Amino acid sequence: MADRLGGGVAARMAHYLQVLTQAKKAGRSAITSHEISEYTHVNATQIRRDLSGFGTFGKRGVGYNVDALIGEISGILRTAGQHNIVLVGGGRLGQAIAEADVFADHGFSIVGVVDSDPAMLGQPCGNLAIRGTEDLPMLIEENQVIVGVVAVPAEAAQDVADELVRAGVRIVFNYSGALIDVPPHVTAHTTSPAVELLYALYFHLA
Amino acid sequence: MADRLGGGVAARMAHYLQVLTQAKKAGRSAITSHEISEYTHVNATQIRRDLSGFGTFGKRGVGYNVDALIGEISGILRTAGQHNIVLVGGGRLGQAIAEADVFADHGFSIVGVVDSDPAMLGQPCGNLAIRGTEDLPMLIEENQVIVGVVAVPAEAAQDVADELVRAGVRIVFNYSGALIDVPPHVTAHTTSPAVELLYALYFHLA
DNA sequence: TAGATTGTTAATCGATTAACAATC
DNA sequence: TAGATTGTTAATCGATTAACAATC
Repeated sequence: MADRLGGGVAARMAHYLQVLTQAKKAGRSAITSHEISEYTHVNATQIRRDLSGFGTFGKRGVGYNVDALIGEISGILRTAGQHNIVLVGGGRLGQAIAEADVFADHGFSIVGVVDSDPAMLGQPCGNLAIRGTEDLPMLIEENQVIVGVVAVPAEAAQDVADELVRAGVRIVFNYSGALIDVPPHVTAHTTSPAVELLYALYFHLA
Repeated sequence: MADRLGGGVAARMAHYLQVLTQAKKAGRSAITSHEISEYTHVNATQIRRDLSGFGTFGKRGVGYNVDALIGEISGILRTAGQHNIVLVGGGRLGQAIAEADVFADHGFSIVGVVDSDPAMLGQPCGNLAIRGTEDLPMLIEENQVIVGVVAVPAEAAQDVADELVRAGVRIVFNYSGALIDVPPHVTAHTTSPAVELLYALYFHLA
């Protein structure tokens, strides 16, 4: 039992967890390292190696029990349980995020949606009503939120990030595509689907 | 000039390109390896090393010219120019994707949006009108489309992927979160924001 | 000149892969 | 038993990092 995983292992573990969660939803009860490899593009030997470092979770000739492995990896990543997040931006992107299962599937619960546009106040987003940005500090403190999700246009992203940081979040998850700066004690992550598409395209063209 | 980049280098190059493109939009004309490192979480020495393998693009004491470096990396990745893509799913997620600059910024042009719901036919999505899925093969052939983007609910994702494969795409870019199977000559990529959030959370909690 | 940053080396560490025994 | 798949080893390759000369 390692004290702290290396960056590479942790990233791959999170990826395995996502695949297992989806496999479970699809009704699968067992899965092999080769199947996980197909979905993650991680070498199957590497997967078995990563897992066997923490215990013997598989059955030779059979594969891994999906439920059991979800439990093991959640434990290793210490991400089991509920994690509260706030969403900034109630437009189409925000609505799509609020309605997607992808966060809920991993125990991320959206406890508030805010928007700076007064016209959106009270409008529904997922199963919440949109609130003003002035509620952000309260939402974050009362619900012990450490993650803020930015779903606003690129021009507004830095301002929103600043507000989130002031209000106390430690992780800014940025869907806007814009580059944002945060202080050292905060981690910013910008999703960039185009990066992965460029990468896939390179190998197709080459 | 290497014939074919390794997977790691190609992924990082695509990431640098995304940062440079955003930096250019923000009005920056020069950037240092340390700044690129902040935004990509890739070690600054690694960045300089990756780039210097293809030429001397930087100016000591100054940094890299943003425009020039965009050109160099586009050339290395051979992704310069226009790439046509089709979008399946005209709901909120599809609309958010159609309106986002993130694909257009890298030369990806959406040439058609289709949806299986007859009620959505003719409705606007981005600056296109939604069409029926029966138009998919024609759209793909006429526009030499190699990438199909899946923005439908998880339950419908596999069917949509099958249709896209039959219609001739080579890369399926899947926003649904569901696991999808494609034949060996096709590459499937499933975006999974939750994976990156789990990863960020692990390092925050640990 | 002084300060900053690149380009490059060398040394270390982790990822990757093939191969195969263990075992379900 | 036969087939499949895990767990593990060993060997190779690429990533990472510190250090520093080159040079803007």
